[in-house]
Amino acid sequence: MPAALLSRDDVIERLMRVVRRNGYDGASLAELSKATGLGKSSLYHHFPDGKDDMVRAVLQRLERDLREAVFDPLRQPGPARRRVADMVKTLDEYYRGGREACVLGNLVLGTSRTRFRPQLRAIFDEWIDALAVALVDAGLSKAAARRRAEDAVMRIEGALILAGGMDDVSLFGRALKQLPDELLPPTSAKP
Amino acid sequence: MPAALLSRDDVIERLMRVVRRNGYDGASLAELSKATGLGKSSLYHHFPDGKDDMVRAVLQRLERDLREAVFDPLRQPGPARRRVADMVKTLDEYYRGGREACVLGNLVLGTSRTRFRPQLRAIFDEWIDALAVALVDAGLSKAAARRRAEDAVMRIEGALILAGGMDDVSLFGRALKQLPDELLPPTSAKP
DNA sequence: GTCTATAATAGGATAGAC
DNA sequence: GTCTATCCTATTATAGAC
Repeated sequence: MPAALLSRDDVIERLMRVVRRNGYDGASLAELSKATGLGKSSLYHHFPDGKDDMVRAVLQRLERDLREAVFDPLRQPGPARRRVADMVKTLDEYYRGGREACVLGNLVLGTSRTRFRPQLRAIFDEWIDALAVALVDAGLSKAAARRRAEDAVMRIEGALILAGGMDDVSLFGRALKQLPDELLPPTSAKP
Repeated sequence: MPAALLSRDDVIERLMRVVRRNGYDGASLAELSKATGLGKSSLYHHFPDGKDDMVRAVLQRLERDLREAVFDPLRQPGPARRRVADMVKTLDEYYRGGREACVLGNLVLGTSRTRFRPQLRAIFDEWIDALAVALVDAGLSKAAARRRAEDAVMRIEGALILAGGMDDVSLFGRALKQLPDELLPPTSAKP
């Protein structure tokens, strides 16, 4: 993006860190500027509509990242239990064991609740859908798989809230750990 | 609190509405003033430390409300399943079926994450503890009851996030509906 | 206990030089 | 593509009258 500094992708990643930590309302241009090393004017050059543009870019980037790291692997062939376990491991790293908040949760709360709804909905939906694919492969009906996948996303988001509020990351660790057994049917065989 | 306008309790309730909807970072003094009908100066008269004082008062009030409407009933004698069902019903009303956000979740996210931690932790902990009391009465061990009670709070907070993000309150409704069966042991007898 | 007025600062956004 | 400088508005906070 600049002539010599960060790539557009890198800039967006820095923006994401701020949004993730501070939410939409708490992310000031001053901080976004500091985090990217770009002056406010430079930010406006790349994101003419200001913070909204930046957050939209962050969500696009997040969607891409999640697709690659979480959604696509869930839809891949292979043992369903293994695929779910991989998701759990990836999420544990992504959320740093419960120490880091969720971009999505942050944007659902505060005054940004409705502002990015289409993007938020698309990401949540793809997440649920990809997880449901794995659960169908594990032997669940489409309807049951969808329900359990929704439950899983709720649990993860809620675990991040509770772990953050109680300052106890073990809550998040435990929630993640028990996810596979709660999602998958007792015994699963798979192509 | 005023000579002739709202009681302190009423003022705090109005403040709570704003915090609940907008979060800490999104709640401006202008809005808090409008919501209470008090000028900024009057707000500072009652809450000398500004927004932080107001939010602390909101959390005190919330704790009191929850104790009366949720925690105490959970600890009351009576069939455990009934006590859990009562909690579910109360929460469904309190969150307006998933349309309203959670004060606690809002304060865990954004820049207020650590600022009110002691109060947030105390409320979450009392909630979990009260629910665990009911689950012990239903026949679970103390450890299992605690774990399931934590799960319940996570689910509720997560259901609010997902329902908000997807703009689909049925997700919250379903999460609430299946709570009792997921928390209570298969068959329970109770004094 | 509330108000009007005011200050001081931070936040969002733009102009124009380089 | 980035910067400095600037602008305007919102935001937080206070002073002082009633």
